[in-house]
Amino acid sequence: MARARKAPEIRSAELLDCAQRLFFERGYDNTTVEDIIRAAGLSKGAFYHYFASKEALLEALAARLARDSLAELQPMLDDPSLGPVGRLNALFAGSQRLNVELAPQLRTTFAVLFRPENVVLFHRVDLAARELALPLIADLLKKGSEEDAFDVPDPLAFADMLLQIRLIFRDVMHRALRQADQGNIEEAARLLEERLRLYGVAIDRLLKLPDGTIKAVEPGFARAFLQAG
Amino acid sequence: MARARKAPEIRSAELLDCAQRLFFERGYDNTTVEDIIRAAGLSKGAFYHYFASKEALLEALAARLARDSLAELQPMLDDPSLGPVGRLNALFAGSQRLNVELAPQLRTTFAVLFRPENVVLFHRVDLAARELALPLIADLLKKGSEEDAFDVPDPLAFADMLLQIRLIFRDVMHRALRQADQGNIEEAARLLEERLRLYGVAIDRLLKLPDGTIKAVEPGFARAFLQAG
DNA sequence: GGCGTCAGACCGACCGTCGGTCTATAGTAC
DNA sequence: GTACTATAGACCGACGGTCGGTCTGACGCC
Repeated sequence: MARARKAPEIRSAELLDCAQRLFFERGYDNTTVEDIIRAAGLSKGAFYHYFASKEALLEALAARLARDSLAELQPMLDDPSLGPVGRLNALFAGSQRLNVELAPQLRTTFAVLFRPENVVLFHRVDLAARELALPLIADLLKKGSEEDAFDVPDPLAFADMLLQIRLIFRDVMHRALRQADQGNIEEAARLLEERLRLYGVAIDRLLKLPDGTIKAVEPGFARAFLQAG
Repeated sequence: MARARKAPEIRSAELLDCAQRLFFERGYDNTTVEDIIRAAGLSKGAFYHYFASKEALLEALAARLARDSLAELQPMLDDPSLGPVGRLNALFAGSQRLNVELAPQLRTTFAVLFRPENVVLFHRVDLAARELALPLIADLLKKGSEEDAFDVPDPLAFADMLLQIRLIFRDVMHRALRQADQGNIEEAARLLEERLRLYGVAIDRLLKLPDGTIKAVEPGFARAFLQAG
């Protein structure tokens, strides 16, 4: 086989790219190391030159994903023209915009990622995202509490709980996607949007804001996401 | 090898018993089918006669665990002398009592179950518990809302979120157990108990009750749990 | 004799290892 | 500047070991 040397960063990025595509198409367990190196045009030896194990590759991939997606939302957290409540709302608005933009790709990714047999993959990605997001959200809550924009007894613990609650959407989104696949987009959109709205209400209540202050969805988002592309 | 025939229910229960012990000692992935049948004194053939796969065994085990532990808490949910808030508090009190009673065994189980590499095992058990508990909690919230004991816009969705938030204790408990193992019981108990208290506050707020209404911990529980036995 | 129950040899998929090859670059001699 | 050598480290692919799962068939109870 023709040997093609490349810079290490390029190679490992290529391996991560291939792994990401395959993991999100078939899941972690259903992707073999053999599959990944075939896609990347490399050998077993090269693979284990870059990653200590298949698991280590997953960890690196999760970290990269978390870093990249958080970078997209960082601007909303830093926007000086917004107060704490405004930042939270901007965060949700930004994440909806991203979701709609990438809807076709995200839908297939989610459909795999949220399948029960892919817990390991899901959990790794969530863990990495959580580690990065937790201090940022905690800081937001702390600032907001100091400015009396809302009321939280313990910013870190409450940030932890907010991030935890969002995981109900693993199941909710999975159900919505299945329903949409069966042609029942209206029903699926209704379910997803209502649950997002209630998530907003939950946050309102946890922060002692009036119901409806935090808008986790704009009307029409779920429908746009489910049928975009 | 001497053949010993037994009633199917006995046999499958034996397999579940052995699997449970082994899974909770070493984790799911680190327990082989070989290990289980050796412990049960059975053959591969017998194992696959009772369970279609190792995964199916895990599912059955999770269902049995969920059923058993929910049965312990059922009385609190049915107690007619209590109002909705009282039932929630009784639920927490009952689960604390159980935790302290079984503390030594639960500690080692939790230590394994909550390790990151055992997500699959954890997730199965949680899923089974959740499926059984969700309708019961939703019903409790619905009743309580109808009686104006508290205020929830959507009992099912809110029950879902309450059950989701409790999963922060996978991580919190894991950290507390590690700390306690390193001799720092005081610090561990403080962390665990404070987080439980804040969980109670979170529920208060979600149900629009005054902070402190729901008592997810009695003072001293964490310490009792961490050093019992 | 037939069916439920069980034994254990066997299979194949995969992860990870290991000895070794090949190429780019640095250093050195001239 | 050129040629030659030495070193690093990117890369190869056959092989080993583990483990979930299958298959053939036997044993015992109705």
